Amino acid sequence: MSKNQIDRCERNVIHQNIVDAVSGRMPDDTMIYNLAEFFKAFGDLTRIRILWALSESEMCVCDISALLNMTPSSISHQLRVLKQARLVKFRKAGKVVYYHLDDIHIRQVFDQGWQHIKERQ
Amino acid sequence: MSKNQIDRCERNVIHQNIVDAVSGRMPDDTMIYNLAEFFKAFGDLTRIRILWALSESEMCVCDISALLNMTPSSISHQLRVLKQARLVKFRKAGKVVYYHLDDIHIRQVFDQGWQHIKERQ
DNA sequence: GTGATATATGAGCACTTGTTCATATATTTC
DNA sequence: GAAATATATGAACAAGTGCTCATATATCAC
Repeated sequence: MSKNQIDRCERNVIHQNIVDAVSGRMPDDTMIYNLAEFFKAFGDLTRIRILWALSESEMCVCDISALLNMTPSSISHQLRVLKQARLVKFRKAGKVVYYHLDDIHIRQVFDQGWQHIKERQ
Repeated sequence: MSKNQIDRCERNVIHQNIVDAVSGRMPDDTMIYNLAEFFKAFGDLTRIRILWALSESEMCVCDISALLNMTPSSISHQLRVLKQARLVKFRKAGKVVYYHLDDIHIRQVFDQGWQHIKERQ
């Protein structure tokens, strides 16, 4: 027919019981939002490289910049994202700022993804 | 001075030994790329909701559409992304297509992130 | 076959994101 | 104090992303 766009499926094809059951257990928006933000922080080439590097060793912005062959500015921008997502922490020593992974969970999530990728080669 | 933009830090502040050591163990670009793509698939509100729903029960596009109160079209688009990232699989039954999580890793990554979020409330 | 319906897909558009460049801040050295 | 240097940050811009709408495909019922 295509006269008007169909926004919902008709009643008879929806498994109402399933929808209701799942709906009842749906976490609140804040939780979902935080979880998406958390994973989003992992979802970038540069940030994955940074996280991988930090999983090997604590490093300063300079080190990372040299390692990835990118400007300190872009690294700093990305470290800001990682800081906000609480994936990394830092300590200052004079002019130099050293970054390291925030906690064990980060490494676990990282390793889990890693393993998943490796298995499907 | 600020005459010209500084692209690299000076030699003396780089911890050359660390950079070299980490650089030697750096995974190849394809691996890094795949890992970033993998996490990217988790990094969206709608997709997290879909993944959460599928972690509770196998569901068809209609069900998900009704559950999230979004058009079947947008759900279908997102399921495509999740399919490509191999986070979900599907089975067809007549007109209806049922989606479910691809494998155990997905659930583990998901749960790990989830636990991380919950702990920092 | 036709009509209805579940899902998929391409184009378009608003919004987001990552990098670059210029500049600012902080710390050390003189 | 001034100069040098490590890092941070804001603006600008190109590239990417998610939704909407229109339309296509597939399956079922007749």
